Amino acid sequence: MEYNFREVEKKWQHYWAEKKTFKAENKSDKPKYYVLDMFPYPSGAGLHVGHPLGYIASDIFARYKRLKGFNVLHPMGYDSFGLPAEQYAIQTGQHPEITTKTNIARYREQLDKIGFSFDWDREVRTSNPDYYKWTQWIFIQLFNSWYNPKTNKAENIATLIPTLKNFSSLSEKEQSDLLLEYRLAYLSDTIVNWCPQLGTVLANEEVKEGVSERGGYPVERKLMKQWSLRITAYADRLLTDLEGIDWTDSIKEAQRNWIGKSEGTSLKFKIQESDDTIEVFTTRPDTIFGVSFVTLAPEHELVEKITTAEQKKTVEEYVTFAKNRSERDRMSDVKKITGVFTGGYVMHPFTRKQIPIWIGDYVLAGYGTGAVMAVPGHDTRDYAFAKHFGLDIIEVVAGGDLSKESYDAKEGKLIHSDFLNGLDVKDAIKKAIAVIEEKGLGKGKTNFRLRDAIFGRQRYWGEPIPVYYENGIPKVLNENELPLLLPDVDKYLPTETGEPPLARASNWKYKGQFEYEYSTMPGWAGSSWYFLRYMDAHNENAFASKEAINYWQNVDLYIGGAEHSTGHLLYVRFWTKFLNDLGLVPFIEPAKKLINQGMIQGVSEKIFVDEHKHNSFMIPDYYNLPHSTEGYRVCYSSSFVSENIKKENIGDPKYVTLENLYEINIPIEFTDKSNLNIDEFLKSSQGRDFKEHDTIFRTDGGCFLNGVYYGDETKKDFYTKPEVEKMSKSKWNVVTPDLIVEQYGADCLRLYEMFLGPLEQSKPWSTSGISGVSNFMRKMWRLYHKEDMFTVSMEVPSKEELKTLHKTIKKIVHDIENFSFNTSVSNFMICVNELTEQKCNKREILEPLAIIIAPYAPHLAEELWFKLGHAESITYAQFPLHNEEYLVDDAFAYPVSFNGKTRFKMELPLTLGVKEIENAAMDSEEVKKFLEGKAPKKIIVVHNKIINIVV
RNA sequence: GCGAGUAUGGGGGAAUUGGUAGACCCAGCGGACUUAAAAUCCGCCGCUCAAUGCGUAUCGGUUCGACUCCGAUUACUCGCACCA
Repeated sequence: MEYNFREVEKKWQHYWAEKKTFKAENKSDKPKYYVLDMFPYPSGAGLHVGHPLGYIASDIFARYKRLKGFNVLHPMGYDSFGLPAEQYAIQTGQHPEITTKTNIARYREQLDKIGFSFDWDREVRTSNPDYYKWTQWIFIQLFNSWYNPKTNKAENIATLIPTLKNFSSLSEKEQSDLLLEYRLAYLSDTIVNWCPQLGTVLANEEVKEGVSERGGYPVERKLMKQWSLRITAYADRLLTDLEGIDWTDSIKEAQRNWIGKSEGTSLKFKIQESDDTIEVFTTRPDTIFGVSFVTLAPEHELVEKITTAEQKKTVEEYVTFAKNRSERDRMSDVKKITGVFTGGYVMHPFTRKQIPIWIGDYVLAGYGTGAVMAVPGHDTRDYAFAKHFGLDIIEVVAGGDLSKESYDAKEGKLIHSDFLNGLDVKDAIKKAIAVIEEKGLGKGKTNFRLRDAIFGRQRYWGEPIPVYYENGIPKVLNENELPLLLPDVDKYLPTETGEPPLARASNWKYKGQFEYEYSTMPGWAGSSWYFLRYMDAHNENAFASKEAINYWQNVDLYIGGAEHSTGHLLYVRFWTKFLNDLGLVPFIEPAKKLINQGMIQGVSEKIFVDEHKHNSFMIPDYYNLPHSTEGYRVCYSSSFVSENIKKENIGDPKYVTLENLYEINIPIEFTDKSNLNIDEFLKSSQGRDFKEHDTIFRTDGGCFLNGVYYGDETKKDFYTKPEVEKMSKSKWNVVTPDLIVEQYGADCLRLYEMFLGPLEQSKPWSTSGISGVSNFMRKMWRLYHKEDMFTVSMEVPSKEELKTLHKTIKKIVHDIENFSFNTSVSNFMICVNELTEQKCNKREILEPLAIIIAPYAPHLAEELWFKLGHAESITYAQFPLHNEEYLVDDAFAYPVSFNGKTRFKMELPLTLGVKEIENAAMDSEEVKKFLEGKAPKKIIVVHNKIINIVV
């Protein structure tokens, strides 16, 4: 009886669902283990084979931990608020909730087919009111908190008020405005990334290269009143706590860069003929005597004030120009230097010389103070600006050649610098800070690149922010009024006056009279705390009970894609620290260990198309085709264009240069090993575009026209060109897990995805190798069967059989614990090959084998377990321990090498000592032969490893 | 520009962390069984001028011994990018 995966897999999936095999208990004597996958966004495209890669790895680990006696929490849910469903709603008018539900149902169906051991009773969806109620609740806690720099943690805003002078004498509005400057969730005028096409603001990490991450639309800078979260208060802790967690270096490094800590000093420059000062931030206070101008960001608040009458027009024009430039434009011509002189001057704090004030958009308004002291001699950007506008360049650190470029290195002795002369840069920095502080000109300061997170989105499909406005004062709802439900609207678009879609909701007012906040929360709000909700998913009185949180603690193993390194992973760490400050969770980090699975790319198949119909006139003559007055569109087999045209082929109508062509992707199902099935392709919706009557398909030996082939029958194949790209619907290169499960089964998919290579590495998907895994599974099945009958013997296993089993157990444990899943699949193959060779069908071997493979191929393992006579699922069996005794050899085949090059092997008993081995080697005929009578210089013997003879 | 990562046969990849390079799988080649095919089984499979030759992106170093450690270089991938 061959292994029938269809029947077996269906049977056990039903069994698991019915018996709730993977239900995790919140109370248990067992040690706990929390395995979490990153939240999927249920997109309309469904899962492709790349998505389950991480889920399979985490599932193997979860199942392994159960077999090792742990109480395992392994949940799954959906990050179901977000832009794509809303964009779809705008196009179709369908409520995003419906789209979302449909998509989730499809995801669930796909996930269920793969045999994951999720505890589905704990499923969460961020767009469900009983979930987002608690997202709103956390927002309220953020609003009610401030960051106390003395205790270095968040506290209730009530502890702040006594420290504020004259607070009680302020008006209610003034009090509110003042407190907003401290609250961790606050409303302020901020320069935001505004995306007109999406009609919303975006957070910094949602903008890539000046365009929106989703959709790729241009982004502008705009001043807007916005809700933000004060993540910057946690910058230092987010940085230092990275040291305590087992995350990959690349993620940690990305977070460090994103936080961007830099230590320096603030320094005030007095503006001439004014009481105002310009404050700058610098990391190089040692170069203070090299300052030859000061540059302000175009948005700087003092710009208007210091601009002289003569310069007013120029400055205004420049500021307008700078503001209207999109981020993309600004970034794409970084090399283009722009700026204007304001006409104003500041006074140098030490030399008292007058220093011109310029405006330049190389200075960022959001970083530091939005103003820099320009030291062109020792800063590349200042140097470029000074060169461009003919400003002074002063050398204050010896060692460079300032006629060519600035000297930025922090090495060398100070010159032309008064009290700093002769000092090394490092000492000069210390001394400069000391003097600056002493004179009250500024003080040592740490700056972070990290900005506060913009929290409002002018969109519909997100959590409503639980705020209403009373006389222009923002107030949060009472906790017992949550959730604030997302109201229905007639259209998912902004109002005519440009207000967000929520402003369309009719009669949507707090207590019937006060306006609610119309923006909603960003996509990352719900995902910033979801790992906590899984612990106690149905709790109506708290986001999770104290007991549940204390039992499960933080995530032990978190698996997900690297694309979340600076977004989600930073926010979830921030919220965890905040909740920890409030005493709501007993840990400071959400996940102890994090693994990023690599991306699985798709292999696209491309054809080359020539739309210039006049180019095709020569071809009909060449192959005696019917003529067309208009000419033909021509599609070329890849062999014509993959190489450069050889000299002898120039002028031959068979050959074309790439310049005249464009490439299109062909749905991969119409190709077989890059060989296009033209008939099938033309029948498809995409191919119908290539109407037969005006398209020629050029093969190596001729061409197809109207389904008729002209030319050399032996060279009829039309080849497409394979290319590795991101797997995506639009590239027609998607392979779904459903297809693989249908053809080979879920266990085979699981094993094969792991077998592809190291989990963390990116690799292109290729279905071709899957037959090897499929064969392996059948071979394993046959171990337990004789002439189609399930047969295992009670005989005592041989020494070899025990060695094979125990060697495998040892390796599998090592591999799983090091997340080296690809090598464990190889080891299973080796094990089954050896047992087959040994004709082993002994229960004492085959029973443990079923257990150790259960995490990888759970359906197969369950079925074998059942046939072995067990009534209960294999899930909670006991993972076997390996016994070293069975692994001990009594002899070892020593490789004998000369000068490090292995020549032959010599089998010697392991009981021999180093000296005895050396003697045995020297006595051997073969060694003598290689030595050719010469005496060896040295012999190195490493016990159980190698013999190396130096000649 | 800065940072991180990767580089091993025709392909995916392995190598117990300095000790037999290429495990395992795919593809390929040859054979057995079969009327035939599928399935299954057996053998070969880094390169070459065939030897005590060469070979882990390239060049150099340390070592009895280097895919592994050190220095430099190249290519590709991914982040970040005027952060003062």
